[in-house]
Amino acid sequence: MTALAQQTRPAPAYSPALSSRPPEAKSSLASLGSIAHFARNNTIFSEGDDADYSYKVISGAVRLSKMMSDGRRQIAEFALPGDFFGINWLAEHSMSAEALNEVTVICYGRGRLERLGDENREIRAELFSNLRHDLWAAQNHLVILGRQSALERVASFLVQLMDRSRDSDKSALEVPMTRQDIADYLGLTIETVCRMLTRLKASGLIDTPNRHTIKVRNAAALRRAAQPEE
Amino acid sequence: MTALAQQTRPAPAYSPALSSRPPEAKSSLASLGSIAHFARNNTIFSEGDDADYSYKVISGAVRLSKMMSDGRRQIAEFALPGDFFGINWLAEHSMSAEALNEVTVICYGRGRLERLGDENREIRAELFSNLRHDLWAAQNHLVILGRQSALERVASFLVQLMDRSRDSDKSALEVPMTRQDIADYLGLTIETVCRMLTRLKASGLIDTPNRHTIKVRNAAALRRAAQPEE
DNA sequence: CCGTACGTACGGAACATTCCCAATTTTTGC
DNA sequence: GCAAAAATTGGGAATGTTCCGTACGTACGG
Repeated sequence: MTALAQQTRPAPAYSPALSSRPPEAKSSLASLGSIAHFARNNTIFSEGDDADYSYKVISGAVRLSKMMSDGRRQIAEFALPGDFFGINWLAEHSMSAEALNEVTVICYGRGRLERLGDENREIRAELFSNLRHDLWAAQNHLVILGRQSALERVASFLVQLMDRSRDSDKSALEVPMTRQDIADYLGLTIETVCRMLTRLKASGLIDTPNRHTIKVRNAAALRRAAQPEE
Repeated sequence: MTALAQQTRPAPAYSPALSSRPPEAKSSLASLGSIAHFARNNTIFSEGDDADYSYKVISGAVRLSKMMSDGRRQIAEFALPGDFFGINWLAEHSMSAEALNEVTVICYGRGRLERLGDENREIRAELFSNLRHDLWAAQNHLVILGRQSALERVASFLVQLMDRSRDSDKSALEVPMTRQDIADYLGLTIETVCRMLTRLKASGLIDTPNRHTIKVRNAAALRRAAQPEE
């Protein structure tokens, strides 16, 4: 039993609140959607829901996960500001999306996006590129889950956060997810995640001033811990 | 050290041998490529190679894998007859592709496919759909690697083979890959794979008449072993 | 302001699964 | 038929899990 069942599923807080559209539709996805907000632990969509909307994160963070029938959970990805999610259109969403904290997203109607993709070469390329990126990320994730040790996994996770961070100071990582989320992302238990963080701290590679901040003290050594040279 | 370094890398046996093109180009990928053959353990392309071609398997099977610098290997997918591979175009291939046995493929030049995809809505949809399928498969794979036990993984693998089999008799599975390949696909060691197969055999769920054939005796129970009901 | 409750993080000890390191058997290729 | 490769089996070791208790911080109610 791995995941805590976060059954905080309030009345669907899903209120697209149509934004005013600018006069000229630019050939980028930036200005085509409507804004929505979600509170911490709210569900944006669930596995199996009709995939009527796709999303882009403006602020906050989202976890994308699959649940086994006995409650075991695997998180496939964390969507951070700037990331798209929910675009792998089969008829239904293949994963659940939940807000890790206060989240602001842009929602894009599916039919609309598909139509635009058909007409506009640039948007089409953008959609294709997003899908490709997700596949690329998933394949790297497979190596982590299949062939890395617990310490390597945690180090890899931190390196990923570091490389994705938009903050100018890449050494002070904001970690919006809980330890349980990290464990479910890395295929470990929460205890092991904590122990590996402790070990990295003891080795002087990181510091954990508080639960949602990790300070990287030695980025090079952290990368080495994630990907042994030979 | 998980993977055996299969350094059987002969002179690039890559000889596209242009096939005669039919007079009318049909709006499907079927007839747009050229035929190529590869012998067992030959490399079709390597991680980092320029992604000049994409492929479709006609006969035989191909493993798509990523290698860590210390030799650990993770197989992301096995391409069976009918499957495409090598279409996730970044500038370079993100994985290696090797023939598991005698393989016949159709190769598609990249530039050509891109051009066709731009012009032809149907081909574009086909490409998109393939990419989406790969992502879907990778996400399911994540759950197996992250959250399933060794027994569940092996059972899941067999169920996948069963569901993908084109043979009318889905109970006699052809298993073109070695035990090491299976281990590297499932994130296990070869020994563990053997033991789980032995256990499944002892439980009467399967039979292993020979190395490359597995007979499914109780498909329902096998599915249950792969995905516990509750 | 205090006490309580809850979510979360951390540490230790016992346990289990899976890995590692052989040795043995079976199959394959020449 | 023989050598080489692949698969299987066994036992000890280790990594990671499970179960336990504890500590910390925040939110809530009085």
